[in-house]
Amino acid sequence: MTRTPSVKDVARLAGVSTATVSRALNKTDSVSKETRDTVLQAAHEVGYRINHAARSLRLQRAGAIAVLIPNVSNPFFSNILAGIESVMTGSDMNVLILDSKGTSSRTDIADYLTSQRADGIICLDGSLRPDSNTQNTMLNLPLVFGCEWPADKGSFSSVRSDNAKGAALAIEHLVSLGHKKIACVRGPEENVLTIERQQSVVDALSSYDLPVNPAWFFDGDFSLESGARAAEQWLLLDDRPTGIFCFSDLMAIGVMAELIANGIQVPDDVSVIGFDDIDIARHYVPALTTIRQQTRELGVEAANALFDKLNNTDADSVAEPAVRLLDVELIQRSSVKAISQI
Amino acid sequence: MTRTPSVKDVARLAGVSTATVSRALNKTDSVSKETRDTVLQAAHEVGYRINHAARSLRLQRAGAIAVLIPNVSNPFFSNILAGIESVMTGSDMNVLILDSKGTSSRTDIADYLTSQRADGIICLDGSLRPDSNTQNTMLNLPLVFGCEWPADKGSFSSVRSDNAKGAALAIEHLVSLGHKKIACVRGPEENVLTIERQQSVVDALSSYDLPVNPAWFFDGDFSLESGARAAEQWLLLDDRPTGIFCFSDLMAIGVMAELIANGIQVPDDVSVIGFDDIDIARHYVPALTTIRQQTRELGVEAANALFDKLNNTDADSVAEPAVRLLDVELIQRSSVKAISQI
DNA sequence: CCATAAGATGTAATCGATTACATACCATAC
DNA sequence: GTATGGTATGTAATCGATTACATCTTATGG
Repeated sequence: MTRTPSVKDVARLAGVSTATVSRALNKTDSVSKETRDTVLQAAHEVGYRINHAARSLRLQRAGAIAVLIPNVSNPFFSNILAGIESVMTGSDMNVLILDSKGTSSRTDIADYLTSQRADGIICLDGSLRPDSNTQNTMLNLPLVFGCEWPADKGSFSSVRSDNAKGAALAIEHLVSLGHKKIACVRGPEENVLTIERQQSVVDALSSYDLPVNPAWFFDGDFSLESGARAAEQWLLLDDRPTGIFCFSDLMAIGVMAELIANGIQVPDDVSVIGFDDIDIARHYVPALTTIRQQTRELGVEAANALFDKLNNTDADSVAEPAVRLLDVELIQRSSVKAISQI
Repeated sequence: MTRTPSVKDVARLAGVSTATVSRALNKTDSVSKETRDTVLQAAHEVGYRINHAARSLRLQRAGAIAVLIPNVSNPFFSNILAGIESVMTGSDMNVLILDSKGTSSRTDIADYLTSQRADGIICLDGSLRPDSNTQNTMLNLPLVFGCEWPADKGSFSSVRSDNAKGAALAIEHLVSLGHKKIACVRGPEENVLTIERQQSVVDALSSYDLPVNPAWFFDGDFSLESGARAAEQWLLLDDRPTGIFCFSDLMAIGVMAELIANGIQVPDDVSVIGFDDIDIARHYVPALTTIRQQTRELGVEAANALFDKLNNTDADSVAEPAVRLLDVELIQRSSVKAISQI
């Protein structure tokens, strides 16, 4: 089996120099139409494929972006990923998926990224901030946060849903239907989505002069299982909230499943509202009322934002980190019901 | 901002040649312990990071594997992906995700892969076979199929679930509970999983002398929506099967949702059984009886198989394509019920 | 004390594509 | 006819890591 043909082979066949081959293939410089055709023909004949290692080395760019993702197997993130992919397909950029929660430590990730393997980063994990070791690393590469973002430090470009609005919509919906005792199933305590949504919940409840009862805030981790555990806690309460707002659809489904298994009717006995609008939400019984996020668009917008950064050279590398807020909307289905006016 | 330090910088600081630096860092060749320590120290001081483009160029290997995946946002595939990732993390191999159903044609994918960007391929899309244009391409690179595989041509290494056993288990389960009229919701007609499972269903039904009624085989595409559409067709039947075996959990859930919405009780009026055992299966109401696949292991095994191929040099490149079958098991929950003996 | 081997390290070529600079050619203007 | 400029193309350096080969040092046996 022969070696993969290189520009040299093409040059030989076309009877030109390698410089001309490169120019003809890259369409940038001046090459006569005749020569270009000859070169293209020759390239086709020998089955030329560019060697990206050589190109990257010479051009000092990796030709790839890295996506730091907390969990590939979570459909929520993989939808964002699909959005990113769709933007990158057709460009000559690779997409490298890195599991930010994997065994490798943050330092490993930093090492990895500085090895000229990526020209930019999309980070879907807000808990990964450019601190101590990783600071320069992350900052040396164009960086866009998607979905989550580092809450406590610095400012970075990010693309995110309007979480505050989403939480407010959920509470308003419950309140408008007469609910006065409202519980929450949150995400992890330090998670930025948890923080933002919870704040919005508290604000909304207060604005309606409704109680903010700490016992009605259940901890979760966005997963089905944690929803089920939250439901168990709800079952133990003497004074049970009539509405439960879950910070993810999966938790909402976990809640409903556990409640139904314990003979509680949704929405007759308790109303449940979710966040995300994943596919299954409308196919659950009862169909889940929820706050829709534009998941795929999160990926698309993040990828576009990173592209912009990559194409704009130096002047603005110090410039404004832009935050792009994507709208959310209330999707009314069957898991929420008005409180009967007794 | 200065350039990323290279071996030269390390060599200068350590007072040795670049050759020695390379040897010290790669631990392969003989370097005195003293020198090695000096080099490592120097590398640390200047913040040396290897340049992978240069290394790939010199070593003639990309340092990456490509995963061809039909749909990143499908949790089934992303679980496999997570398995692959877990194997690759810690190795110095990148994982490139390519959407085989994206806008790019097969030829584009072939072009992509021949550009020295990947040293091997894991293909999760059985419909992508090494034909005409892509044949040499795919064959020139070590290739392992995961989950799906090309049904009609040649033979390749693959890792897959025991689909025949799974389908047989499902039918046996329904039959053992007295079901005699059994329907199927299939995947796409040409899909290899559809073909294998359907064959097994037909065999099982025949072995029990049960009818194989073409009108009871509904077409689907493994999605929630297609399950709902299949349920609509079931509703139109005069002679309704009492058991429905769906080739994916998502379709099973789509079926149940649509049936329940039309006042049909599951499992009282009809039993439903799925395939995959995705997370939500046990949290649906009723909890879904299903055939469990070891999704994550599919990824792990495929990655290991590819690794083996990459590490074994030439002799066996012509050698035996191995098929690894992963076991499946019946998970009994609440969506299946015995036929009452009237 | 010398020959030889083993071990440590340096020199320089190499991988393939790109591009600054040099060169060659041709046309136009004087 | 010659100077000038533009266009097309070639030559060779470059990116950074690796490694065959050369060189040098040291130790050991005779």
